[in-house]
Parts: sequence; C-alpha cells; structure tokens
Amino acid sequence: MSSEIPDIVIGRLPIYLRELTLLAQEGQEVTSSHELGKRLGISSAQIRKDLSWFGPFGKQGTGYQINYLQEQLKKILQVDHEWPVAVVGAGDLGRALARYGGFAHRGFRIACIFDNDPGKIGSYVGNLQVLGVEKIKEEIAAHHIQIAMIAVPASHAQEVADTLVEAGVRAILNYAPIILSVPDGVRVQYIDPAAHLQHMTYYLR
Amino acid sequence: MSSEIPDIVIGRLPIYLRELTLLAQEGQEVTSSHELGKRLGISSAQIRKDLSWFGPFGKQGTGYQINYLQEQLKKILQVDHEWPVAVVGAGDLGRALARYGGFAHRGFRIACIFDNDPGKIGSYVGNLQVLGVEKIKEEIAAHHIQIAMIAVPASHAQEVADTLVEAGVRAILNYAPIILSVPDGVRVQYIDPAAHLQHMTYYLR
DNA sequence: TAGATTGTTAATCGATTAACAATC
DNA sequence: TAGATTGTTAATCGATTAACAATC
Repeated sequence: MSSEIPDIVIGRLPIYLRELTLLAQEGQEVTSSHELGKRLGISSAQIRKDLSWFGPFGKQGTGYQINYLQEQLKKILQVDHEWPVAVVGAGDLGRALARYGGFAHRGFRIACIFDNDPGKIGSYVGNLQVLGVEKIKEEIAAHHIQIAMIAVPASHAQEVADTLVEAGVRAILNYAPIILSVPDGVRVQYIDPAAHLQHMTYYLR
Repeated sequence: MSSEIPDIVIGRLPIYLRELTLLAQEGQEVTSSHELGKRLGISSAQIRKDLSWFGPFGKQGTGYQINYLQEQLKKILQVDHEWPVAVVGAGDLGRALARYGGFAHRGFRIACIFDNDPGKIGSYVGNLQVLGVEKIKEEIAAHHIQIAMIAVPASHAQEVADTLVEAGVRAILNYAPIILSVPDGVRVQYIDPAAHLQHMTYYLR
C-alpha cells in the first residue's frame, strides 16, 4: 500500500534543500528539524513528517547531517545531475532568465533561447545565440530537453506550449499570465508576479 | 462570529480576476462557476464557495455578470486603484521587472528603482532613473510606497528588506532565494524559479 | 546516565467537494 | 414552465500538529 506522496510535500523539498545549502555555506555540519523549521517558518513536526515519506535521514538526539540530507534530497528531486532548459522568449524577462545565475548550482543549465522576432534572432544573450521559434523542435529533440520556461506574451503562450510539448518537453515553467492546456504527463508551474502583489494588497488596509 | 477568510482563498482571487479579464477581452459578458472552473482547472464548487465569503455576486440560472464580478474582485483585492511599487536591484531581473508590461493593467505602477552599484546609479530603465540605495528611505516615504520587489543577490536581501520596512513598506515580493525576517504586519511573497523547476523534476522519471 | 531529537501514530484542524433548496 | 445555476450546508477528504516511545 505505497500511498502516493502528496504534491504539497514535494513542493517543500526544494525549500528544505535551499536552506540546507545555506546552512552548509555558513559552515554548519548538523541541523535539526527544530532549527530548520525556525529558519523556514515551518513547524518541526511538518519537516520530520515530510522527510519521513522518503526514509529515515536523521539520528535521534543529534539531528541531520547536512551534507547527507542535501545529497538525499537532490537524489529525490533528481537534481543530482544537471538538466538542460530551454527558454522561449528573448524579451527582457527571457533574457533575464537566460542570464540568471541562480539556476547553475541548483541543477539547471540554460541550453537554448528562442524568439520569433527576426530582429532578435541571431543576437546573443550571454553566450547563447537566439534561435528562431521554428527551430524549437529540432533543437529540443537534439539536446533531449525536457524542461522549458515560457516568457512570451500571453497571446502566444499556448501555441508555444503546444510546440514544446510536441518537441518532447515534459515540464514547463510559465511566466505568461494564462493557464496552459497540456496533455497528461506534462507538468506546468506558474509564476505571475502581479497575482502575488494582488494577493498582498488585500491585506493593505 | 465573523470568521477569518482563509489566506488560500485570497490567493485564488487574483487568478479568478485574471480569467475574468481574459473572458471580457474575448467579448463575453456572462460566465458561470462551471465555465470558470473548467478554464482554471478548479472545481465549480470551490469557486462558488470562495466567492461566497465576500457576498452573493451571481444570479441563479444565469451565472455571473463578468464586468460586475471583475469590479467586485478589484475592490476586494484593493486593486481598484493603482499602487506605486519600488524595485530594489537594477540587474537583469530588476530591470525586467521595472519594464514588465503586465503590472499596469492589474493595479501597479513601478514608481522607482534602486541599486547600490555606482555604475548603474543614474542610468535609465525605461524612463526611470536608477537611484542609489541610500535614497530608499526618503523616496519611499515621499511617494508613500507600501509595496516593493526585491531583486538583489540573496546576500543582500535581508538588509534591503530591513531598510524597506523601516521606510514604510508593508508588502514585499522577494525574488532572492532566501526567507526574509520581517515584523508582524509586513507581508512577504516569494518567487523562486529554481524551486519551481526542482518541484517538477521530481516527476520526470 | 541525562538530554536531545528523531520517526511515527493518533488527534486535530482546515480545505474541498457533493448535494440540494432556492430562484432566476 | 422547464432548465440552469447560484449560495450554502453537511460530508468527506487531506494536511498539520501534538505527543511520545525509541534511541543516539
């Protein structure tokens, strides 16, 4: 009866991993669910429960060996190796994503960037040359890319998603403020900064 | 016994509002919880329940007048007027945020942008001039800015947050991959694209 | 040993869904 | 009227927390 691990638990693992990396950078070698929880604003019970879905990683009386737990979480999340990622859209946002330094140490490498604007195609973003959208299929297939980020206007996001899926992409991080329709087996996550801001303005009274 | 409205409900309202705007753009005038739910991948019951926290907005047999519901949600979220927003960090990400067109129609206007790099201070991002971080306090106070976005390296995010809070900011959208410590009454939302990607790689097996 | 902390179970809490009377 | 859809209640489902035996 291997019950399914809740998606909400999976979603917290990257945050745990991130905090462990921070602790390691600070030179610490061992931590506890209590310390981790305090730093993250999460209860220690929740952290222990979340981790217990995957195995015993700690030691009673002591806590968790940071390096070891980091490695285990990386394995679970499959970021113990590097994933190539495609960026579609070479506007301000797409270029910022392509050059963002925060992916490299967390399991991702921006492998290619696409745009439909002839004025942008051929130009460089960092040391990546912008390719035309008509190249999406061959490029993504050639490099076995399974992850893409969409940074195009909402009006084009669905057709871009369709193309990506056809090319073999199975995980999409969508910055366009629109819900994408994708087949089963393809995962989508959304980032909508205006929605986050509106969430907070509710409380500004 | 006016029980508290759950935060998770507030978080969905911007998504409802966004979809209503899309429907309006498509020329539609009326919708139903069923249609909205289908488009958003949410149950119709949940939409009706969420809305019912705030009042009856629909009509039996007919559904919701889109314009009316839009207006009501804008009022509830307090985006029926425009909020000035500060951006801290004028790197790729900060500049992309400052120039992002998606805020204007959703209740936000980028009012100022700051950086600590003398090489960037004085330069223009769109038609905003980059100000030094030492100007944060006076500028934010002068314009009564209550909302800010942090787009600086993780190592500087906490001190930037402290300064912002001191200046009067009460809502922070933090792009640095780090949990911020802020006093009660200040809200923080986080955007961490690498965490979203790691959430999805779990399923890529 | 005494103190600390895990992993896990059971209890609690909260969120989602199903169902339906009301009514347009 | 008949059909459709809301708003709301109660039931279900799932997630979080409290508590503690095990043990380092």
